[in-house]
Amino acid sequence: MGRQPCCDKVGLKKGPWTAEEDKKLIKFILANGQCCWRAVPKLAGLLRCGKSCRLRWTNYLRPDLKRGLLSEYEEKMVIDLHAQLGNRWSKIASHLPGRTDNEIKNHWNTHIKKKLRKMGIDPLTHKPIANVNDQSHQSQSQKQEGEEEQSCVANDSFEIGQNNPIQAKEEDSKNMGGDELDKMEFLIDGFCIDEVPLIEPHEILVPCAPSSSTSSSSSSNSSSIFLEDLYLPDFEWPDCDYSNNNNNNQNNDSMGLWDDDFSSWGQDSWAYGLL
DNA sequence: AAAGTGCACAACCGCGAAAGT
DNA sequence: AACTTTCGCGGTTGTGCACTT
Repeated sequence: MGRQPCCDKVGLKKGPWTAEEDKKLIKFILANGQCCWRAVPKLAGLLRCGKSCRLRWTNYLRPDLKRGLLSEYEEKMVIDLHAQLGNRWSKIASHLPGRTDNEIKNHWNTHIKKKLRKMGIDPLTHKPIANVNDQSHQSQSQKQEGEEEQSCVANDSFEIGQNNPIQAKEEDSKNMGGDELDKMEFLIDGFCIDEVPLIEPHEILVPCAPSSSTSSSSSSNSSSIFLEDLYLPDFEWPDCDYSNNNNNNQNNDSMGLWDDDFSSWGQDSWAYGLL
């Protein structure tokens, strides 16, 4: 039966989180771990719904998050994984330690999609868009400016002869034989599937206390600063299931980022200065 | 310098799955 | 087995910032 919308209650706050709220949430999770999200806001003294708390934590406050742009390698990996998994962002994210599904989804929608289109590749099917036969349809769908991102892609995938893009993806990933992959490798020049070996999360090392920024310039620096400053050895994460991303093993380092009293927090990434 | 436009990202919404009773 | 509750996911929207005119 219906689930009641969690934020229906009058008086629950929506919109951007304040420093104070972040602080409360962090404090609470530090003390209690991630338990019942529904109870979190109440116990933490927040006027938010549990869902909102969970989202804020997983997408922004988690200590093991990398911030900043995806590196080229990560981007390739996303493309590769997307070809195999479709829009299963959480699955994709589980292969990229420190990245959230939301972040990857956003990056996909804003950067990668365009990139692939430019290369003549349908970002949904990872197959070439430029079939002569589709062109009329393509231009037709492109007329619908706002819907271009969705409808164009969807149409294209239909044109290619698959009944349903979603199912098609499933099928693709199941049935993708050598031929199919070969084609894709050929087409996705520079984003060749085999070029990016699938690695298990535990095989990936997250730089926890980098001496210098390893990823691309700009804002990613803040993540380095963030991690560096937060590195604290031997912190034991309170009894909680933090394994959303199956990172249990290598998370040891990330967990070490924490400190009971946040005394080392307050760098750029923690925009508000939580001290 | 101001207005307009586009982009990037954080946050919300609704749905389905899983777990609990 | 049926129903309820909670969680997690994917799609979408809103907002602030950067860039362009």
